[in-house]
Amino acid sequence: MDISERKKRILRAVIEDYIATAEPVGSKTIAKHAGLNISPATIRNEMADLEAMGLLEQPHTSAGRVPSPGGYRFYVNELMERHRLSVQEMERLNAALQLKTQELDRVITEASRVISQITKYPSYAMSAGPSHVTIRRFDLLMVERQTFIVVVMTDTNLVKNKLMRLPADLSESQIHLLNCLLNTSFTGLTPEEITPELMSVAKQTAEDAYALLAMVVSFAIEVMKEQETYAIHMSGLARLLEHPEYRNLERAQPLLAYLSEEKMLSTLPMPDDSDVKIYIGPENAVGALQDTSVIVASYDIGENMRGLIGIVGPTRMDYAKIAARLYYFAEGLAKLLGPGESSSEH
Amino acid sequence: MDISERKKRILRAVIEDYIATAEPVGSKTIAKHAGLNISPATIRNEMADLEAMGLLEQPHTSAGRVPSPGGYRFYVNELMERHRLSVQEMERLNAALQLKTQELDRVITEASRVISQITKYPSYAMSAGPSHVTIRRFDLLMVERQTFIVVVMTDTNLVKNKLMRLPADLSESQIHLLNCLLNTSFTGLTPEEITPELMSVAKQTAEDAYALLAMVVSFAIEVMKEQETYAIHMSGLARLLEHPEYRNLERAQPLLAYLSEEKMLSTLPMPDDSDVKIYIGPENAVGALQDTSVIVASYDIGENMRGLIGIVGPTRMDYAKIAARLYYFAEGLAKLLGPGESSSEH
DNA sequence: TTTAGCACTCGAGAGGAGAGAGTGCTAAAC
DNA sequence: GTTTAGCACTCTCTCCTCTCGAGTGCTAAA
Repeated sequence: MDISERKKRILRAVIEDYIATAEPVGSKTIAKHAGLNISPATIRNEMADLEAMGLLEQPHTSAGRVPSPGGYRFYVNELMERHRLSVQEMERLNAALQLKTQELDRVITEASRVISQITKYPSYAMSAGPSHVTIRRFDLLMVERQTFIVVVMTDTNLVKNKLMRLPADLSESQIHLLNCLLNTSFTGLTPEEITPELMSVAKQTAEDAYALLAMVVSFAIEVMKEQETYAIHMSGLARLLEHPEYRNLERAQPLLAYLSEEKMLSTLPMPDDSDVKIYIGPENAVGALQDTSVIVASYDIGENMRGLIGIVGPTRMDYAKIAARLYYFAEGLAKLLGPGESSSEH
Repeated sequence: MDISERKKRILRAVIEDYIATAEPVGSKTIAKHAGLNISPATIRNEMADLEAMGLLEQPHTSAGRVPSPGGYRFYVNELMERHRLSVQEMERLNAALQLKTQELDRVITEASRVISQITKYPSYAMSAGPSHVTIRRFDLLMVERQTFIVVVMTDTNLVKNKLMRLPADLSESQIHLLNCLLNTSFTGLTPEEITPELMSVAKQTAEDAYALLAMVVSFAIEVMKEQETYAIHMSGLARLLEHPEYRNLERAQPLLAYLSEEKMLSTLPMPDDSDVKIYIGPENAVGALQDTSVIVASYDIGENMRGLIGIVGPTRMDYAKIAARLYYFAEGLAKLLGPGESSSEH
C-alpha cells in the first residue's frame, strides 16, 4: 500500500484519538496534535483521501472520521508501536499468576477471570487436547469385595480414576489377572483400535471378570475422548456493557447472547500457532462478531496440549496494550503449566 | 391477613395479568376478566384498598397498578395454584436429563444450561460438599523410578489422584512401607487433625520416603479442602435482557455485573432443606438482588452432599410455573446423582 | 500545495402540544 | 350500605419543531 508518511501520521492520530475517546475525530482535533504543523483544511483533504482508500469512515456527513476495520488492520500491521508493559502492569499480572492450584480446569477459569479484570473486556480461555491419546497404564485397586478403583494414565501423563461397583465377587487373583490383561492388550490403543474382535478375545481370557473389564475399557475410552475435546470458559461478560459502543441494547444483546451460549463458544477464533492473533471486525467468520475484535494468545501446555486465552471487545480497542498483556500472561501460563511440570489430573 | 374473597380475586387477576404483560394493570382490564361481574369503579375502590395494604403499587398517579413484593409474596403463599407440568414440558425436561456424563461438574454445568434454556432466565447451579471430609484410603502406584501416582479415596467415596515426580529413588519396599503408614496413620483425619507433631512422628518412620509422604499428605489435604468448598456455575446470563424490565441498561448493568462476578455468586440464596424456595425482591439479602426474585430448588446428591439449581429474574415472573419446573428437574437430578449411584470422581 | 473562509449538512437535545390511559371523587341507582 | 356512571384531573409517552454546534467540502487566495 503506497501511502505518504503524512497520511500515515494522520491516520495514526485519528485511530489513537478515537481509541481514547470513542468519539468521531474531526480535522481540528488532529491539527492540535503535537508534531503535525498543518492546518485543519489540509487534514480534511488527507482524511478524504484516507476515506476513499477505505481506511476511515464517516458515520454521517457532518461528523468526524472513525477508523474502518481496514484502518485498524493497517494500524495493527504497520503503525502500531509495540506496547511495553509498565512495572505496575507486570506486577499485577505476576500477582495474578500466583495461582494456588495447578488443576488445569481451575487455572483456566482463574486465568480467564483475571484477564477479564485487567483488560476490562470479557475474556475466554480454553485448553485444546491432542488429537490422539492412548492409555499407557491401568491400575485396579480393590476397595471392598465388590468395589474397585480403576486408575488409568494416558500417554499425555494425565491420570484419571473412577470408583466402580460390581454385582459379582472377584478374587484377588482375578483382579491381578485382569490388571495384566489390561496392561498388555489395551495400552497404546486409540478408541478406534479397541475393536469388538479385541473385546471378544479378551472375554475368553478374562472369564468372570469380563464385566469389570468392559466397565474399565469403556471408562478408558471416555477418558481418551474427553482428552480430545475442548474445555472452554468465559468470564466477565458484563464488562462489555462498560464500553460506550454497547450502551444501547440492540447492539449489546446479540453479542451477549452469542457469548453466553456455551455451544457457540467453540466457534471463537482458536489459532494453532504460538503468537498473539488479532481478528478485527469482519475478519471474524462468525456473524455475531462482525462488529467486534478478538485478541487471542496461544501457549504451550506441553505433552501435545495447547492453551488459549483471549478477549472480545469492540473494534475500538487499544490493540497494542491488550496484545502485550495477553502475550505476557500467556507466557506466564506456559511457564506454569508447560512441559517439565508434573501434570496433575483433576 | 383478613382480606375479602373478592379482594383476593382482584389481586390475583392483577398479578397474573401483570405477569403476562409486564404492563401496569388498570381497573377496566380487570373488569373484563371472566368471572368477575363488577364494574371498573368498584374495582378501583378495591384496588385502592389493596394499595393501602401494601399489596399493590402505582408507578405514578395515572397508571394502573403493579404488584408490590409483598403482593407477590401473598400471591405465592396463598393465591397461587400449583402449576402442573404439561406432557410436553415433562418430556422436554426428561430429555434434558439424559445427560451423557455422570461427572458431577459437568452435570451441574449442563443442568444449569438446560434450566436456563427452558425457563428463559439466567440460572445458577451448584454443589455443596459436606463440612467434614476425611481420607479413607491411600494407594501409591509406582510408574517409573521417580514417578508415582497417588490415589486417595475420601469417606464420601470420592476418588482423586495425582501424578508425582520425585528427585530421589525409592524402592518397592519403601513404597509399600509408605502405603501402610499412610493407611494406618493418616486415614480418618480432618485437615486440622494432621498436626506438625503427627508429621514429625511419621518422618521418623518414613525416613527417606518422607519427601513423598509430605507431598501425598499435602495433596490429601488439598482434596479434603476442595470437597468442602462450593462449585458453582451460572448460565444464560444474557437471557436477562430478553425481559422488558431489563431493557434499559441502567437497570440491567449492575445485575449483570453482579451475576457475572464469580466471587459474588456464593452470596446467592442457598437453602439447606429440600424444597423449592422463593425469594422475592427485598427478601434477598444482597443489594444487587433487591429488584429481582430468585427461585431455587435443592436436592440430595447423597453421601452428605447437596445440589442446588435456581434461576434469577425480575420480580415479575411466573412463580408457579418456574417453581414446578425446578422442582421436577431437581427431582430428576436427585435420581441421577443421588444416593445409590456409584459416585465417580472427575 | 497549502490555507482561510464560508455555506451547507446533519445529529443531538430542548421545549411544547396532544393523545391516551387510568385515576379519584361525587352523586345517583340498586 | 354497596355499587355504578360520569367527569375532571393527572401523568406519561410520542411526535414535532426548532435551535445549536460540530464538522465537512468547496472555492479562491496565498
